[in-house]
Amino acid sequence: MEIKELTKAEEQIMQVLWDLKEGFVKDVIEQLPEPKPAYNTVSTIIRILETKGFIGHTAFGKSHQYHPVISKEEYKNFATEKLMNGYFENSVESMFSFFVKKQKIDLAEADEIMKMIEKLKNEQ
Amino acid sequence: MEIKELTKAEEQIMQVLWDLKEGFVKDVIEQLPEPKPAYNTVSTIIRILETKGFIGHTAFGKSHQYHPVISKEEYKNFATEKLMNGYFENSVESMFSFFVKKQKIDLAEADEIMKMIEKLKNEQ
DNA sequence: GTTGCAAAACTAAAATATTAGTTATAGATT
DNA sequence: AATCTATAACTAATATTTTAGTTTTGCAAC
Repeated sequence: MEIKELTKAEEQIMQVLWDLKEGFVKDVIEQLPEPKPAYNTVSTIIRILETKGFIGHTAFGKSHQYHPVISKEEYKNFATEKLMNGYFENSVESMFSFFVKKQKIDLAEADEIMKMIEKLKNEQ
Repeated sequence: MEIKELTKAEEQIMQVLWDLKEGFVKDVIEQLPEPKPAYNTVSTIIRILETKGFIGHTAFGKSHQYHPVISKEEYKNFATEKLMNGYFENSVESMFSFFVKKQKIDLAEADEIMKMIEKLKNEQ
């Protein structure tokens, strides 16, 4: 299935559901920041997400427990690709040079990344 | 000034303008893929981008040459932060490990990133 | 100066997204 | 079984975004 881009409201709800793994509408609302939207608002967005294939549900009597069908990993992939493609010429190196320039990497992190690179080089 | 998120159509036009550095409406249209939108469509989006502070213009007689006011760098910053925050717990390390897992990093690139990190460690 | 033309400004229609009221339904309570 | 309650489904109002037609404007050609 082709992943479609999430709108803002949709993405917010997916983030909650990815975090919860599964939940009823009320559980999702609980996680949302103030001012909380109306029950029906959340319910509607969830139903849209279901038709888009992002979410599925298990029926418990008449109430539904929802769960992600598209994993956070899959969407992360999609979103990352979009950013890489639009702003970093699809190059991981370019992205890293950006983080270095912006000083987003502290020493401990630099060490960990270094370890990963060394491991990577040994494997290949 | 606070950077606002670009809509899809807006972002597409900003990408063209970032690339061109400056241009008239017709120049922007030229860069857009088929099916090309109507002149007025592009002109309207550009005017919206101008009111949002993303674009400015220089008047040549009655026609306008448009140019970015918010640089690609600035918006890249914004977009990257959003992705990092939403999908990588704001950690460059987490993102790097993602790329490693997805095998998005080839050896030459790994070398370059390594160099950058070594330089970074020496500087700090 | 009048007419023609090309571009921006204005306006609005159409599409999409967001929000939430109203209704229907299934189980729970009495 | 009648009533109540919580929830999903349906519907619609509102807001936002996208698209483009119509009008205005300013220079250009005559």
